[in-house]
Formats: sequence, C-alpha cells, structure tokens
Amino acid sequence: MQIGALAIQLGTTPNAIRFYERSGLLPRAERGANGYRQYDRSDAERLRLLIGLRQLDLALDQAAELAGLCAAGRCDEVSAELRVAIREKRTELRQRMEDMAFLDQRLAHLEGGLIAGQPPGPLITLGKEDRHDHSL
Amino acid sequence: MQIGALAIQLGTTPNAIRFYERSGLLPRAERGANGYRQYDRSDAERLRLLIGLRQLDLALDQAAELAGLCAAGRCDEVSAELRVAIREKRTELRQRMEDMAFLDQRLAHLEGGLIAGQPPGPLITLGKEDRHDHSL
DNA sequence: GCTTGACATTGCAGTAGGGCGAAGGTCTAC
DNA sequence: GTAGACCTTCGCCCTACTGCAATGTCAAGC
Repeated sequence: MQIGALAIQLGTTPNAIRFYERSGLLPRAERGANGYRQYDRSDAERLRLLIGLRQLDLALDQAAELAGLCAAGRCDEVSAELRVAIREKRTELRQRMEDMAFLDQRLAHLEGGLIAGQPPGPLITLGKEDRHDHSL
Repeated sequence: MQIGALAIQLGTTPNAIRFYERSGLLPRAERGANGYRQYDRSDAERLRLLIGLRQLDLALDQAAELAGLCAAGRCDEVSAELRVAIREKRTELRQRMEDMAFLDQRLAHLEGGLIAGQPPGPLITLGKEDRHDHSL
C-alpha cells in the first residue's frame, strides 16, 4: 500500500504521514524498488491509533508515544497512561471552556456598550491576570 | 519610558513588544541617545489598546489594525469594524465551545470504557469529519 | 514509442505568537 | 571599578502541519 492510499483510508494526507516519519513519530517505512514507501496492515493500524489519539486532542508526541507502545505489544501500559492523559485533558478542556464562556460574556457586554466614534474603553483589566487564562 | 517598564505596566514582555514592532504591528519606537527604545503616553495607549483587543481573542494583525486606526484618530471606524469582529468572534467561540463539549463527552465515554491491557478501539469515526471541527 | 495524468520523492519556506538564549553595550549604585 | 540590571540585535525553538518546486515513476490510451 502506498502513502496516498493510506492517507485517504485514514482521513489524512501524505504530507502529514511523511511529517510524522520525518519527526520520528513513526518508524521509517519500508521502501519499494522505486523508492516509494510501502505500508502493511500493522503500519496502518499504528497510524490509525496515532490519528485516533490525536483526535482526542492529545499532543502529537504523546499520541505517537502511546501508539508506539501499543505497537510494541504493551497495550496495558497504554491504557494506564491514556487514562491519566485523558483526565488531564478533560481538566484542561473544562478550564478552557470556562475561560471562553467568560470571554464570551465580556464580548457580549462590549458589543452592547459600544458606541460609534468612541474608542473602546480600558480593555485591560489588571488583577484578572491571575485567572488561569492560558493562551485563550 | 523604556521597553521593560512599558512591558511591566501592560502585563507583557519586552520580547513581545519588539516582536510587534518587528512585525510592523506597531510603529518603530523613538530611540534615545543610547539606542534604547523610548515610549511616551500615546505609544503606551496604542499598545494598551492592542493588548486589550488581543485579550478579546482577536488575531494579532486585526488588533493591531484597529489600534492603529484609533491612534490615527479614526475611532469611529474602529467601533464599526470592532462590532463586526466581535460578532464573528462570538460565533466562532460558541462553535469551539460546542466542539469542546463534544470532545469532553467522547473522552468521558472512553475513560469509562477503558480496560487495562486492551488497546483503545477504533477511535477514528469517519463521517464525523465534516463536523466544523477546526483545530480544536 | 509517446504523451498525459496521477502518483511518488526530496527539500525548503511559511503559518501564530511569541519564548529563550547568546553576545554584547549601557546605566546606576555601592 | 565592579556588580547587576537593564538594553540591543540576531537567530533558533515550539506546534502540527501545509504548500510549493523540481524531479522521478507508473499505467493507460493512442
């Protein structure tokens, strides 16, 4: 199986797969006589897992690590680590949602109070900085 | 006023301010005899507006454009554009919150069903790709 | 055999929004 | 005179890819 077919099957792109390999997140693929990458079912399975974990919003290297672990037959460790990762991810997610809801309120308030010809007021509210407001 | 003091006053960093200037988002600062950047109150005000708009999650270039417009005395246009930007931002925000809530549900479901020693099942759910799931 | 089009390869540049560090100049206080 | 805190520029690092250019390969149609 060539890279294009694999990409389509897993809903990604050849470029992304090459990127994963180049970054060391996937092992180097076998090459055919023409130099093209050749993938078998286990390669596809590993990549599928990686992409699935990515879709859970895990960081790419974390997803790759888990996928590699599972490919090495240590799926039990994967489940344990994944459980932790999921817990952290959910905590983060909830925090971000809270931040966003707060921002939405501020925007709504500003939207209502905005009068043409006047500069937006003092937007920086110091003292709110210590809200856990990471990179909203 | 030097860059460090300005940064502290506005809750940002000298690096960030230099980055804004380098990127053309702020006019080039005056320089003292020693080559250090010198800022006056109007510079501070413009930067304050820029940062405030950034905190509303506007893109940096958009925030910079509005701040520049206002510094040019055309705050009326700012308000009009800002109103549109805010509306769009809120729409986007709500979509993202929805996506995140959906992801949180999936994570919760996975968390509940994860059994040690078993690889996570088929995580990729094709057909959901067309969800407006931009870069969660 | 030739062309055409769809695949593949490589490397490089770019994205947003800065962070960080090196190597050096400057200012102020002790 | 020297320590330490500030400033300067330059340039690489991060995430997670995407897109481009130049080139090579392969199968089908004529």
